[in-house]
Amino acid sequence: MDNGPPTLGLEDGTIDVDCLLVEPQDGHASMDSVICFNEKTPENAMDIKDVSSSFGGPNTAIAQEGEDILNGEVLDSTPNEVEFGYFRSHNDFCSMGDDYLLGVEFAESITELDYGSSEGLPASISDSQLQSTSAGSDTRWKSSLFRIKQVPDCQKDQLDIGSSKSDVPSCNKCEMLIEENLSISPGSCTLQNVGKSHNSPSCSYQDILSDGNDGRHSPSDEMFCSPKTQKNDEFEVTGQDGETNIFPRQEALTTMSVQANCTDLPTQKRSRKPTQRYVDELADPISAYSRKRREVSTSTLKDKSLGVKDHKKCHVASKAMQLPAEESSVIAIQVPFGSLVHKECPEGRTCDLAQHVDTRNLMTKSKGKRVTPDKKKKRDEFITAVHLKKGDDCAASKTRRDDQITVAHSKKSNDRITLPSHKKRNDCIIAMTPKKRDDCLTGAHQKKRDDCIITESPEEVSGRRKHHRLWSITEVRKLIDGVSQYGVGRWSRIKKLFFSTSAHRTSVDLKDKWRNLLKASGILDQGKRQGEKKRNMAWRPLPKSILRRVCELATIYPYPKGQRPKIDDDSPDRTYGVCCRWYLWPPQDNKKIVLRDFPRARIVGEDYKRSEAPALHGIARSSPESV
DNA sequence: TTTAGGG
DNA sequence: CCCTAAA
Repeated sequence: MDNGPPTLGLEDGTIDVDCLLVEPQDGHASMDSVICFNEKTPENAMDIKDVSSSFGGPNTAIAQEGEDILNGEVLDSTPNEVEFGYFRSHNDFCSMGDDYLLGVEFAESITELDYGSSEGLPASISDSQLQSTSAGSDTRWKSSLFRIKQVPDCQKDQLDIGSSKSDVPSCNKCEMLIEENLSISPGSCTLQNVGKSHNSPSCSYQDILSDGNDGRHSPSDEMFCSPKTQKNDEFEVTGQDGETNIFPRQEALTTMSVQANCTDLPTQKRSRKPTQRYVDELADPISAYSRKRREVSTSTLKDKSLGVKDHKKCHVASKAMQLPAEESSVIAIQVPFGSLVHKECPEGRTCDLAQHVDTRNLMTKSKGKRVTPDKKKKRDEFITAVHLKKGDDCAASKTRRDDQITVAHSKKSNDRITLPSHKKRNDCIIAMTPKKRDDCLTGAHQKKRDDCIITESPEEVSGRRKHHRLWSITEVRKLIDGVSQYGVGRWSRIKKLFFSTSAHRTSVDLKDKWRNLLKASGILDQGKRQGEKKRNMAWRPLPKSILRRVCELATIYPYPKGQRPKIDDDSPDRTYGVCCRWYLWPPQDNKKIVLRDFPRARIVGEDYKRSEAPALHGIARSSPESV
């Protein structure tokens, strides 16, 4: 963790923020600037947002090492970013207020905010300071919390606000409320953000308070005394601490605005949660996961900022970005964050989890290339370990399929998500133009492919559970070309030459496909008769030209080797050309013979040797097939 | 490892 | 597509 990220460009706002961080007292004044900043440079806020998205992990770090955070050592991001983040949080808040608080007399409050700002904002600032400098015993901070505590109703409202804007309007906030918002809301937002993932958006502050209130710690002051409260405090601080935490918060806010509509505002208080756990989560790579999702969720709002993201997690983020906002958002809302991390994934595995997440995304998007047994096994393990647990049903046997993973995942998400991801998974390629896909398949890295394949459409994916990947016309053509060039049986070579970029097509696949083509062409009669053929016809959407070529090639290279292509006048392709059973090679008149004109022509004769029929070969191969 | 063939 | 036997 060094300061890597390039400077975002300091703006006045940033400076102000800086001031805020350093000088709580000035925070009051800065507040205005912050607000102004928001208005002035909304775009900046967006950018920052993105940056912030990559801060999941650091948050925890902050909680634990305030100093480091200040220095930005713990964070991947540069101090600048941190500052921005801090700034941004306020900025967000302000924007939030603008959005819906205004309706609730927020404007007034703002003006009146003097009190609030001087109290609440500074309080938050002091928090950060406190945290950063040393854990604190900052009276101000305490007082702030205490004060808040005194207004439980307001808290509730605040929570509502945090959870969703829609609710806000209903709340008659008072100055106090606003104040709380300033000082606390950010924290709760953060929590909420996390909580959202868990289904219960509203946790955070309320929880904290509840901890204190629920008996044991009636005196607010005690909250800070007891270890538990301490945690809370820390947590709160974490949330409050503008620096990294703000980002998630920001996200939460943004996301909330977007997603609030989706979930019915879980205003309900969320059951108490071990704060420590939360902290751990933040610390965990998992946070990356959640963060990723958040990013995704917010991706709709901010598309451009990817570049600013933390480089380290960039790959994850990018992948996440690729996920349809819809899906991700849903997941983000519904997937229980806590359970995800801790129940299913022991801490030791967090890293794995992160990777898994990646994998998952990867798999989700890549139509999995054929996996070797080992790979399969790996996948299974992964699934089982990470996601499957809750997906009782899905787990089991052939879990290696992507969808299953997804299913499991969904399951965790309280079964609410009906596999949106499912849809975009495999087979979606079809939606892509073959060309594009091919281009994308620059072989080697599946990842690259994944990147390319983002705009898949759900069509026909519905029923598919397997690894099936439909053969595109392009692929079929390639296969035909390959066969025409190398003949049947040399699938490996064909694969190498014609499908080198299609990692998912194995030589076996080619062979199978060829077999299918033969069947489709009626060349390979599988011992079935009329009825069967008709059926075949039904499932054969292949272009006639392709069928023709298949017939030609089948003629040239009988597929089961040593077995003559069956000539059946009833076969569908008889309409494609003259039924010429016998053709003498070489043509007497030197006329160029296009074999496809004689789909079922048999080349016979003592003098015929395949090696001697280059012309034929060439014809077959270069025949201008227009599909 | 590839091919062939059955499931 | 998957799996497996055979080469």
